[in-house]
Amino acid sequence: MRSQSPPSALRADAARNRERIIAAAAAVFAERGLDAATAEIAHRAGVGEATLFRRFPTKDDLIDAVIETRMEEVAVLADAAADHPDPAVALERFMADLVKQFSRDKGFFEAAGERCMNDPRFQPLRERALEAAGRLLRRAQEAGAVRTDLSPSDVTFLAGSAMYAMEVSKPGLREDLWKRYLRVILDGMKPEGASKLRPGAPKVL
Amino acid sequence: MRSQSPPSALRADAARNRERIIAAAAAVFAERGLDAATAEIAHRAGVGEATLFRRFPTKDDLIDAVIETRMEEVAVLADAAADHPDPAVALERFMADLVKQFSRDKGFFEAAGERCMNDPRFQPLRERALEAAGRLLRRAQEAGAVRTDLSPSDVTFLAGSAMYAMEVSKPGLREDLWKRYLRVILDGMKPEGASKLRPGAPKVL
DNA sequence: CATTAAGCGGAGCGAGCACTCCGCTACTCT
DNA sequence: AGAGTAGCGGAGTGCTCGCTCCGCTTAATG
Repeated sequence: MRSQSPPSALRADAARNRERIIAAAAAVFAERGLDAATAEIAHRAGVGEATLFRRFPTKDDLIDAVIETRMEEVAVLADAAADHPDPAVALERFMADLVKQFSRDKGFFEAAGERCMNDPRFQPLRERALEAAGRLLRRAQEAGAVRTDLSPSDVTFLAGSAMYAMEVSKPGLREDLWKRYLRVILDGMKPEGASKLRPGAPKVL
Repeated sequence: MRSQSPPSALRADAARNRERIIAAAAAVFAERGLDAATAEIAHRAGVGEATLFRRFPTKDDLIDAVIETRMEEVAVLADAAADHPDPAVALERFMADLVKQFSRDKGFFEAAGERCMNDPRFQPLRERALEAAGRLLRRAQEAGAVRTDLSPSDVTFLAGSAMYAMEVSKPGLREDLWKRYLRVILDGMKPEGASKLRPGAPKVL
């Protein structure tokens, strides 16, 4: 899967630890944000701090590695959603999956701007994600389900917008609030009128 | 304006410095986020660090003071927008002003969740802002310009959503990107169909 | 103008963090 | 199985940042 035998092959335990570190980092960054201490990540991964820094010389490198895996998921979600025969539903499912998957990830939210959007290191990932999203969008537009003045970037931005309410409201309270706002946004993406909204508005600002 | 003579009257220079500190903090938090060093704020305010901490015993207290002034602005914007005779335009103007005013404020964005939404200290401010937004919303709904299944909280959440793209994209690049997404969101808030979108999509993810 | 205390600034302190050093462990290869 | 090295953990290091201490300055008052 991920192995490259001849050049720089990691020892088996080292490779295992590397994956554990990434998984732990993803979890910790998601719930605590990017300021989370490397010590906590190492502890949660069950390794020493030195091991973490041997594999990722800098905290930044670790963050990059986590972001990379998360950005790959975007393209995967898009491709998965493309299976649906109805173009409108496919695009909707993609955006819903995106929001569901990332709306509780504080770290990804914090990294979105400076890193995901601008760092040239992620250019290929960006392109792959945008292409996949673009295919969904074009199909929906050709079916007349989505206004034609939207671009692939708009799809990801709008999905990000729908996440806003989740990032900002207390965890555990109204865990599906994003559905409400994604609904409004999807309505705004239609060429014509708006659709029904589920009742039950939140009580916070 | 702000003075309370008998109890705890600050000396004139101290009061002046207090305002300077808040202004500097607002600026620094806005561009650097809440992690900005207190030393930079003190320096930009032209005072020593001790002065800053004499007035605000904790960095948290300083943040609270800044947030408070920012939250008051929300209600002010809502009341100002209410002057417009057309209910739909009034609500639109409020949301546009809100996004314009806060979309480049990193600090407010970071504070939005934990502090603005949940801290009981801000309950009165929240209520005042929500009431003002609610008046605009109800008027627009009674005029048939906005779907009736939206609440005052939705208005602020949706305005926040429109800010997302700005917080996430590089400053200086497409400074009016928020207009694009606010347009989509406003269309989604209408009872019926969608309206025209200005051409020119961004090129980032 | 003299008195007085509120106010001031910057050096210093302690906590917490990213990152390193080094003696020990255990996987790999033959 | 034994040699040899990649890998390991946790104590240590230096730096940053929030916050304080204390001798000097200056606004307020009669």
